[in-house]
Amino acid sequence: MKGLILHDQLCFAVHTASRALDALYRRELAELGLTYPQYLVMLVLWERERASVKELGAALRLDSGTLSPLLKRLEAAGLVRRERDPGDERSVLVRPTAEGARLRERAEPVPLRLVAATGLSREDLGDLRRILDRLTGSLSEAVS
Amino acid sequence: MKGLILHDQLCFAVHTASRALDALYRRELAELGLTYPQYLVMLVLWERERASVKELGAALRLDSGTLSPLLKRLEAAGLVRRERDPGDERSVLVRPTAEGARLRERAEPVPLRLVAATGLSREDLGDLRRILDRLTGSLSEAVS
DNA sequence: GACAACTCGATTGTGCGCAATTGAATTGGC
DNA sequence: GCCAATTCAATTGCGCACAATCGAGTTGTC
Repeated sequence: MKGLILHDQLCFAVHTASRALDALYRRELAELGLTYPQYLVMLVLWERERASVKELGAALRLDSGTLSPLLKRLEAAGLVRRERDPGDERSVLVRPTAEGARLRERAEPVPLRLVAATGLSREDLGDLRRILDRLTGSLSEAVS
Repeated sequence: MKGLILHDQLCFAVHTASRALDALYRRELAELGLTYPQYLVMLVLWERERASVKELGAALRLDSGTLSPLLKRLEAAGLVRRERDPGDERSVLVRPTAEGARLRERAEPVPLRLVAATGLSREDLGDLRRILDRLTGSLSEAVS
């Protein structure tokens, strides 16, 4: 009789926290015209200047079924350009446009506002990150 | 230059952990014919025997746009029955069918297998739950 | 009793997430 | 050089999540 109580389950706590985070990001990112996953893609591109779809998928742990339409929306919004890799025609390279690069400045303050909204201390945030990273590692192993 | 590095961001760790958990639940629940959100609904019904759509939404923090089609799929699978509340015709009551109730036994061992797969100690699991609950609380407050 | 405000659920539209399949391009073995 | 296996992106189909809207039903006020 122990296992099946909703609020005892860790999974529910993680799931709910994740959706609550998404909701707050959605609000913060709305004025930038980005959804949260689109913001994650832009984060990678701001770091690297260019990345293939496969590299984006590896960084974000997303597959092409999610990334392809998402990247098309970013391209339609004028934030990103997609082109075949001349060296390997199977590969598609994604780069930020000038407008996409400019967006970075406006995105800069977002994480600070989010951290403030968590209401957690620096120690708790560190603990959380550390435990979550181990959790994700163990789970990925368990799935495969 | 500090805020915008992907792997420094807590949100990404939460998001990724949540999806990794989902993936493992998906595997465990596949033989029961349930998705993870459907499993959450059944958890509530196994606890309460009946609940209105509004009560389910409050328990799981989901709105009717998510619950309505989900409940219809559960009804189509023969696990749940939906009927108007005779006392208040606006309300819809959801109950498990006999088959839905029987499913509980097969769902019982799932959480134990999941906890094992996390690879975390009892202490870490407790810390994680405690911090996540505070996080979700602060975030819900911040959104409203 | 009539009317306005509210509650509740369903519906619609958009986007994310994943499994499975397809097809083009590349690589490796022979 | 040829063929099989592999890699990579795109597509399709399904389900979840949420915002916005709608309509039926209920409640409160006068």
